[in-house]
Amino acid sequence: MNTTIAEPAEPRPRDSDRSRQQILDAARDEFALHGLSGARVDRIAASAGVNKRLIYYYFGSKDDLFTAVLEAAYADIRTAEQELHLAELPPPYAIRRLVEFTWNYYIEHPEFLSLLNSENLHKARHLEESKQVRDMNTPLIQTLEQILERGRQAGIFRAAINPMQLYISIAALAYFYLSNNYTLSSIFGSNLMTHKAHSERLSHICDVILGYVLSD
Amino acid sequence: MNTTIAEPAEPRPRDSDRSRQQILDAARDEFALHGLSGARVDRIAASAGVNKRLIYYYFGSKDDLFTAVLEAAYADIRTAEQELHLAELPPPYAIRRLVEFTWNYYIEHPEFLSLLNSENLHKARHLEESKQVRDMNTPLIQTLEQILERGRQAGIFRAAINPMQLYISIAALAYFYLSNNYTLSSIFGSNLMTHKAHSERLSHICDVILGYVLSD
Amino acid sequence: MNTTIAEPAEPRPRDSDRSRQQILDAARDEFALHGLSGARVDRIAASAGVNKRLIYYYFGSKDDLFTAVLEAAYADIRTAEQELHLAELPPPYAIRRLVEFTWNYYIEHPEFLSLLNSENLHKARHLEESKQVRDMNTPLIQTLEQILERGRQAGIFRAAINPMQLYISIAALAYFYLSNNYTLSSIFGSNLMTHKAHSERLSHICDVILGYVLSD
Amino acid sequence: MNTTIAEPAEPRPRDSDRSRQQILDAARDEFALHGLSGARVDRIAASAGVNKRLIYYYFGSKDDLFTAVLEAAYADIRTAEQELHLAELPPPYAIRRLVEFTWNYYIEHPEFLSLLNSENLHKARHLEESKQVRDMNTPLIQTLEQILERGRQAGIFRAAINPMQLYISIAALAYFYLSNNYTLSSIFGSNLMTHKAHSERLSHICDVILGYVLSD
DNA sequence: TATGAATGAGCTTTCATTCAT
DNA sequence: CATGAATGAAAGCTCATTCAT
Repeated sequence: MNTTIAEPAEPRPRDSDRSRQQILDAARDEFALHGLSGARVDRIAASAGVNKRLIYYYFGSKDDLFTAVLEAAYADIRTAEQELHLAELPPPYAIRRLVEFTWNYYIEHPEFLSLLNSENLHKARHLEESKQVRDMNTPLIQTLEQILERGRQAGIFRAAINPMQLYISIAALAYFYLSNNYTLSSIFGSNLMTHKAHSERLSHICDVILGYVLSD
Repeated sequence: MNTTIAEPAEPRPRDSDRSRQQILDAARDEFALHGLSGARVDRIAASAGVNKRLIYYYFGSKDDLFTAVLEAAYADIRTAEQELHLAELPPPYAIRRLVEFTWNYYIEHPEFLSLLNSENLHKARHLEESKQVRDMNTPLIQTLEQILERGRQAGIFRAAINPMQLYISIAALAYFYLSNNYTLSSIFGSNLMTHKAHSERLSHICDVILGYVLSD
Repeated sequence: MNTTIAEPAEPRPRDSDRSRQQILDAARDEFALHGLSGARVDRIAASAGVNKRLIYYYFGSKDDLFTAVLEAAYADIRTAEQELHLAELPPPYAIRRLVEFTWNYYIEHPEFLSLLNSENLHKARHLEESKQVRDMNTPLIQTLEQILERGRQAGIFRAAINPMQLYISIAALAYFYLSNNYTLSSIFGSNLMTHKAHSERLSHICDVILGYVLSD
Repeated sequence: MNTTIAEPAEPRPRDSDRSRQQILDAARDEFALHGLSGARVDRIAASAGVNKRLIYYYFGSKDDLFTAVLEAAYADIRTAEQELHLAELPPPYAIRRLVEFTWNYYIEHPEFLSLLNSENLHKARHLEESKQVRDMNTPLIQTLEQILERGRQAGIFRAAINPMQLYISIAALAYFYLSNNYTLSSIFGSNLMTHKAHSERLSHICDVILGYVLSD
């Protein structure tokens, strides 16, 4: 899980901002580790180093805190995605880069996967009430659509690929392996989290996605 | 969620068996709906129509009950898989049949997906202690390996496909879409659970998997 | 704790008697180990090797079972005391023998001390309702009274010794040391339950009691 | 049982201290009355006039609360003992004073006896984990040793008296009579708790102890 | 005589949340 | 902006006891 690094631009942020951020960081880790119901406000307060009451002062309730954590998590990945500048790459490279980015981001941010699982258990109840997140997500699909169109026109991509389906598949192939690695490891009796296993999986995913996207 | 059907052979099963099964069914639904931490033993007892004490009499603890539910869930899907008789089909049909079965099973058993998510949140703690489940899972990979080998020898399948990776990918493409449908629907602003969306997704998955498996 | 030995006179006691006795033995140990409130009917049934329901069949309730255990315990010690034949001994030997018997009986029957403690915690509620026990206890004081009188007439015993006070003191000096040995050992930082410590304590008790009883 | 008296110096102590003390007082009485297993946290909360949750907030668990009660009880009696200034008295007076103090303290603090019984039932489990209590108890034995030595040098005390044995005996003669008074009363058919019975017992104890300690 | 199934009541403990300052 | 004290509600779990056979 990433730990927040003090931004260099603003040398000493106001204490209130620091407390707020520490709560958010602690909450993200706690929610990721135990789920929404399993998370304990006490533990969040303790590991954030603040009084429990302060959590309510800033965030109102456990559920609202979860919403805030979720919004921050989405903001992070969407920001990172936009910095890929996929639109400027040749289509096959763009696809491969998106695959690799997705894989690596999920590996580096296991808490993101866990938070999404929790949110789905709760039927996206928190997301539904947050407009902030809704607006963040469209640009990616548009970018992907343009890439697919360019690839098709160049005669190297298969026709009629649905960008949303492709995006979901790219995410799925990485997400499921990583999110379900405990049960899969247990069932198949092999550790899926070694470096070697990771690199094999990434190869496989690239093969699958590019095998689908590229025309014969 | 499936509800247990009274076996026709034995018209009135011994009460203890019925109580046990009613608890298991109610627990499965409760755990699927609320996760392990969010599940309430009181609610399980109420919806099973038994005294709460009986749950502890039969299963010992909430965690042990979860383990029992998980074991039953795995037994169900593995049994269903074996009834596909994949080994007797021509390789491409076998793959397609496995894809379709997986997709349909997940659709008909959303509780299975949810239970697995919960178990992964808890790092497969319950599965690790259950040998029963471990032994169930190897045959499938062996069957898949034989299918891939036959396809390769017939010159229609790509060489060097790892059966475990393939199985995980087949599961992933279905699982992620269905398990994360709430957040995905929310983000993309479109309902992923309509009949039409389902049939489009299944088509897409078949395209992806067969596009990968078939040699050019 | 003593375990019941099958009486040789009656080679095969009826099963019902055996079950009854096994429950009593198990209950005695359980009550001694955990007190009345801490004792578990389940554990008694398990260690008696009988169905829990049988305990209620024979004894009616946990409290009635405790009463039965208590009655048996008193019957045992009173029987043993009467076999000392103190009345036939020279007074000083009689006193010493009673002291030694008391000490040894308490050492061999720690459960007796524990049961008495429990009964006192409950203000002798069970004893009060059992006439059986009341009648058992008078003969001892009468015997003691005669011994003291004989000793006084022989000019070797102090005058005006109250037999009940003496009996209580003999019991006290042994009982307290053994019953409270855990706290005493903890407080004084020395193990009071070694053979050496036991023999020192017995010497001390004899010195105290005989120092009191004997005239200067 | 003693009830805590509000200190006059600090007219309104901080609420937290008062709540803590009220819980301790209520717990002491409840544990003394019902033992550890028989004690009910609900009753403690009710009679302390605080919310049940607060007990766990301050003491963590029922067992830890029992430990705290025990520590306070030992602290009380050891403090009282030290205020006797036995070392400054002529040896025979010192012994008599210790006997009388012990007797009176046990009479005024029946809960102390009951708590010790409970702790012994649990094999001094709580005491073992509390170093606080361990350190309190040595000074008394040392004081007693000096008194015995002074008496011996003055030619009025018996030689070679073990101070720990003597202390245990003094305690035993009082403790057993009072702690077991219910069963003794029931068995002997006479009320041991009247004023007259008390004063007779104290006389007897003094006779026994001084009869032992004084040289002929 | 014996038992497996079942339970109502109540246990200790936990939790998110609020009060008072 | 911050906090120690306090709580109502409910959680998981336990217990002596009874039911049905």
